[in-house]
Amino acid sequence: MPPRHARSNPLALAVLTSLLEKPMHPYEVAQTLRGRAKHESIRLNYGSLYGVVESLEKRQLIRARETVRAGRRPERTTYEITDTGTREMSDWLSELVATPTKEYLQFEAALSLLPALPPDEALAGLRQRAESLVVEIALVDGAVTAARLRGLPRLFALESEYVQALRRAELDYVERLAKDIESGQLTGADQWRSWYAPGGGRSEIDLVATDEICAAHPSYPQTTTS
Amino acid sequence: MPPRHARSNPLALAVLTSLLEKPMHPYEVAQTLRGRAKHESIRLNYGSLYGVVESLEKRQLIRARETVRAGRRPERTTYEITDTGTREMSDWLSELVATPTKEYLQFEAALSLLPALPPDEALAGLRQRAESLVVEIALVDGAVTAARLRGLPRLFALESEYVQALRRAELDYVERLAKDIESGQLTGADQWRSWYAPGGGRSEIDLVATDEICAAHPSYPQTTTS
DNA sequence: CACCAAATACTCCTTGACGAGTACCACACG
DNA sequence: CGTGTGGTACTCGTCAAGGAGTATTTGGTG
Repeated sequence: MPPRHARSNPLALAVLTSLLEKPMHPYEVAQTLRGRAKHESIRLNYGSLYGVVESLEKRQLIRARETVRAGRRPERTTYEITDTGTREMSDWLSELVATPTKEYLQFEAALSLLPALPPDEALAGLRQRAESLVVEIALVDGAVTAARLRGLPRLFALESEYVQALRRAELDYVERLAKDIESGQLTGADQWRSWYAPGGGRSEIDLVATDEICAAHPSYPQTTTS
Repeated sequence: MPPRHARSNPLALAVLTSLLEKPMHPYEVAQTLRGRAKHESIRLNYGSLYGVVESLEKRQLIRARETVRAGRRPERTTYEITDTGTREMSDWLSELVATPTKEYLQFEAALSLLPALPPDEALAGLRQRAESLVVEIALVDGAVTAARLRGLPRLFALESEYVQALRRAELDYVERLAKDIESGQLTGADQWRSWYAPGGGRSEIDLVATDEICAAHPSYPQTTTS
């Protein structure tokens, strides 16, 4: 019965997989991860790292091996993974792959508050986002094909592929939405414009009226409650 | 110069937009947000709420209006938004709409560590994920169209539309990836299988060799450094 | 050879998120 | 008329994340 919140920080999982290769001291783990560009997909900073390692040791998933003092440098403690640790990492990673989890995205929040912005500003923002997305997609595409040409097997670029797929979908959605707002296709856009029309004081009733209806929103299965 | 980390918690933005409608006390804000299902897109719990409100007051974006004690209940402090607050919320929301930010997704982390799992387990996990995604997409689609039939304008369901678009893209990607692993299309899958082949002790050299190459990964513009 | 920048290998401390708990009241139910 | 359940309106304590700092060593440059 490992406390469930123990599976919250992916950095811990990354540490486990690193130690699976060979015993290392925390800083070396960080170097390895950075060297393989894992910090692009997993939040990594020294502040958290040592805390995570400590917690893994407390949970017996890793074990201190030796504490060496090379020269007069601060001492380095080398850790190795335990059998329990190997099993935990396998379980955890499997779960991470197999079950989708609810993520709270910044842009999702933005969209849910969009009516708080005048339609024109919203539209301008969406256009700007679309442009930025185009640039980003092109950049990453370039970097990925460059890496492939250098001989990096596709197996090690899956994260980038995935994120690219999501970005493309987002770009698609943003463009469609912008078009729909502009052309008046968007149901509700008429009231929206009226709130911000000169003289048209925002009648709060419109918003309040939607309260009950919104309550019927998706209440899809929480993955956190599993 | 508002400290940049002040723009980290979207709940604060949600509070600002709520107070734009009318002055409220924190608990009422929470009720409003829950009533409109914002908690599906914005992390909301009472523990954080009061901290956020306090910080907003300290930054002069909202101001305490009155502290009423109805009956012998705990006192309720009503807050209203200030002019600075209105401007800040407009700025913040615009920025959120206009500029994509790097998100650290669980599944992204999983994919980046995928080689730590035997290919068969990885494949099984991906298949299971695909199934879950199909179910989730169907559920939310149902809920959204139901809400639409009840008269909810599309303007208030944009978040769901967006998340659905992302989920569809993810499903697409997962299915393609599963197929490619199975059919051996995936470059690197051969070494991958060999690491886990019976007797084939994991030669660490393969992994280490990719280190340098991986370093050439996307170093696309950090949105945090802007 | 003096000096400065960068790398090494961490530690510390401040925010801030979150869950659990609390005290009070209203209303229904037997 | 007691009791219990659910809503109201918060408070508190814990724990983790993350940035900034620190002390030492290595390597390069004028």
